[in-house]
Amino acid sequence: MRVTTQTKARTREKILDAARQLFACNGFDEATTRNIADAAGIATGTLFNYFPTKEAVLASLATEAASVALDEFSDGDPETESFEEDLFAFTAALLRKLKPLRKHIVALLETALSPLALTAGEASQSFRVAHLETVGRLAKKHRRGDLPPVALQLYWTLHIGLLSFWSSDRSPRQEDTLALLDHSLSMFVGWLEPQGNLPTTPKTKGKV
Amino acid sequence: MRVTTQTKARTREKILDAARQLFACNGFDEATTRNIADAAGIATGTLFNYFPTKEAVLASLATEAASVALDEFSDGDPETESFEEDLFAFTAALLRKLKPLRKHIVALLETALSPLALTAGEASQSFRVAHLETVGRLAKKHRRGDLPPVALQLYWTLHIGLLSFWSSDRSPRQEDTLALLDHSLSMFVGWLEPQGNLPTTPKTKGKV
DNA sequence: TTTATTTTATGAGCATGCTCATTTTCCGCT
DNA sequence: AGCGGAAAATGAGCATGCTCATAAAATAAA
Repeated sequence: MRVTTQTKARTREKILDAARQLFACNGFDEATTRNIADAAGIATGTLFNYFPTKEAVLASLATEAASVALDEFSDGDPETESFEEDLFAFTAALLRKLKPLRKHIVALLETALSPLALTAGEASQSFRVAHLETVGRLAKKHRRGDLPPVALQLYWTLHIGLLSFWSSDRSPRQEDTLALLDHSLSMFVGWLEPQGNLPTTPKTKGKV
Repeated sequence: MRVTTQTKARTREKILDAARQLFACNGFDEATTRNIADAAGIATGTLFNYFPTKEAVLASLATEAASVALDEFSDGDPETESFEEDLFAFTAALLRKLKPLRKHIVALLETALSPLALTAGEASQSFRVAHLETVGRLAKKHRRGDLPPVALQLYWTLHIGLLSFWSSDRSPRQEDTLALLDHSLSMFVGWLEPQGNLPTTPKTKGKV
């Protein structure tokens, strides 16, 4: 039974390896499930014993990379930067790890990354949950208390928008994406700030 | 030749009518292109002489509804509400018109509504462009000058996030969506405000 | 009216994601 | 070793979005 478990894990890895290579080389749509199965040395049907869908394979690759980024980031210096800077560093680290999948990330937007993700599988769920947990942790670290659900919702929307933009960013070193990230975060954090100070929306601000 | 043109327009309408009905009744994924073609009284291949893809049919329905909302809104009272309230009213009007397609909107997220929309077709392009044009017009009306591209980018991201949330909102009258819209807009407009007043980000604000 | 040309409709067929009945492999037990 | 049952692998086959060579229809030219 232990042998079986090990074998299963190895097969899973073989699939992921094959997929990684074919996605990188041919693109997500072009890499067929038959191709992947062939490259992994298994039958087409077997692939679907390991992953419910082709997208789930990609989602697993993404989640894997994301969790690496997350682990690395958790080991960072504790009390040094501002909330905004921490979020920036966290996101930048994530993008670095996701880079090989950059062009294919859009394929995950609809099903896996959708705000509510009703139809999302395990992999995508963990992707979002783990990410938002870290954001929540950073918020606490910087004395923001618990972020309300709507804040997480807005954060996630901005995050998805960033990934989507990044996915087809043609600027030299995707510097446009970093600029967008900067603006996203300043907007988000700037919106969080007044929440504690002002009772409602600052509509009475006037223009002077 | 005029007869031909009219006939083509009528066929197009027949397809859209059939699709509208089948999408509403069966859902987007469940309504096959063969079903739609049958219901429209044409062959399967003919459908693809009118629309490049099944998603494009949905995109046309959405664009149609959106442009109705847009036209209606353009006839509204000119100098009455704040920028934020105008945006709220505009979006609310859009949602009202899109309501029959609510549950299927997510199918457009990846291809049609993606921030850069490289692979998007004509219909989706116009969807985004027309919407952002109106936002720009409202900005001018409220003396915000020309919104920079990054502002439009952020607005669009928030808009997409809203639509995505709305698409699977189960609250009574989708009131959660309206709450989210409220927060989205206050965040966005609040971010626009200081742009003109403060040179950089208001990091020195302190918590007192 | 008859012929030629362009435009439109057609549906068989392809590619591919995914399913499922069947076969094969694996492991504990006698 | 040999058996029995469970777990896994298999690949033919299905559903469906979409293509494309061919047929039909419409329009122009004669």
